[in-house]
Amino acid sequence: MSMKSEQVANALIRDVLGGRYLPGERLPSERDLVTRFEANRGAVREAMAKLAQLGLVEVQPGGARVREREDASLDIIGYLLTQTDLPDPDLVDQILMIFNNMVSLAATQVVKAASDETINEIRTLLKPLSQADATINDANHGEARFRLMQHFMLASQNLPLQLVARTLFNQVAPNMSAVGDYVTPDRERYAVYAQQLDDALVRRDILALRATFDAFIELNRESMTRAFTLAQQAQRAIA
Amino acid sequence: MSMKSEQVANALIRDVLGGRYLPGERLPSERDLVTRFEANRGAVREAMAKLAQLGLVEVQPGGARVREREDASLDIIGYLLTQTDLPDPDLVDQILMIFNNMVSLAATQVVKAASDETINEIRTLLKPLSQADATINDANHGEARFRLMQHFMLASQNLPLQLVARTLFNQVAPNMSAVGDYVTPDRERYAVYAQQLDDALVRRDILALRATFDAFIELNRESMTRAFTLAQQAQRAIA
DNA sequence: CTTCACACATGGTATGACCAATTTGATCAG
DNA sequence: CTGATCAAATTGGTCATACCATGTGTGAAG
Repeated sequence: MSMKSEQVANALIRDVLGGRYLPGERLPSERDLVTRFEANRGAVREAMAKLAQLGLVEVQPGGARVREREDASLDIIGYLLTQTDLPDPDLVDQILMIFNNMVSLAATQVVKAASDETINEIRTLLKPLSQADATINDANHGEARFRLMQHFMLASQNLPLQLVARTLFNQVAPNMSAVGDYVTPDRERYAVYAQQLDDALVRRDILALRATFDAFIELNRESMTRAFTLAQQAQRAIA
Repeated sequence: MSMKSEQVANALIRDVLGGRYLPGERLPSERDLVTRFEANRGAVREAMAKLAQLGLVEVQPGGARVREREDASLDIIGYLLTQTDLPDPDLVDQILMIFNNMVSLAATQVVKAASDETINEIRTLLKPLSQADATINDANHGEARFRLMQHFMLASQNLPLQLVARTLFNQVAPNMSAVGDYVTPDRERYAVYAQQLDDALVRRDILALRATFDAFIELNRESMTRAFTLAQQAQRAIA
């Protein structure tokens, strides 16, 4: 059971994102929304405040207006993903591309500035990924990749980078449960890249590092594309 | 004159970010804050809602607790920059690094997918930057660079990318007025890179594009470092 | 010292009212 | 008929008060 203001906010966000109220248009008055949602005005106001902070509406004495999509905050992505049964594959692809790029950027900074000790910590995390044989199951493989990325982010000592990555992750993660089950990592290719990555770390070779990450990113995209196809098939099987 | 809830929110954000209330600690009750800020509880509640959405506090029946800095939303960056008289140069550097990387990523996607027409539009925007002579003043040069980046972002057709970049920009831009005046672009080097960029666009050469952008980024960083030094000197001259 | 129940504090919600700014629409001058 | 003008209605911003459900902390009982 969530708060009333949350329910109102989510409903309004869904309306705005769904095009029920178009940019430039005026939203119903707070008093009208009170009757529509059977809530008190305080709750409605808190909901409107949330929409305002998401950059979806601009609220002034006289009325609230819907703003352009481009003015919105990054936090609307999570809501965009929940608009449909299954998240939009293209949108997920775009988000993951940015996310992976953030990790790559973090890794670059790590290679540039981190201590040998930090490098060695990361190499330790890299070890379980360098083995092509299925000594660990898919879930553990995913977890190992996650820990690796997380360590890069932390070691980068770059707060904005961490915030961007974490925000993106938090937007996507809760909405990927229907797809995540179908992700099957290609261990052999991951192992190859893991070894390349390890080599790049040892030599502190930025170009090699980025090239490896580019390959990593492409591999992740392929995995995700496969998973989406399977998830969509499963979805259709139900219907 | 801003809203009361905004004033309260800003004061509380400053307190939390300033360490007056540490992570894990409990905030004063809403009723206590009412007396402290001489505001209504509704206003205080809206302020608390803002802090909650910024990820700074977690508010539950029983009390509100300060969360870890890592759990915060990307939107706190703007507040971090206003904590001191002059924005933290390292923080600005980190943000700009991400921002420039976003533009680079957008450009990569443009080269991969955009139509010849779009490419030509961008080349048009690039022209004024390829001339080393001072046919345009510093302000116009900056504006031309801005339009160029913006066009890359739009042409990328990547909403998350646009949102991240825009969010970062909106956080930094309002806080850079004290520094921006001291930015003096190195036209000659910009002209060289602009020509390289044009060449990469024509040939749709991703590697060359990224290499050029890396050089661009480095040049921007140098400009910003110079500007910060000058701004700090000016600051000291006043004091 | 631990456990548990109870009083208290806190956040969530509700109602009603007033003010200032904006919007709206009728009115009036051209 | 068009436009400017001005007053009334609407709307968001704020305030005061009250009640409820839940979490907290304290003190009593074991």
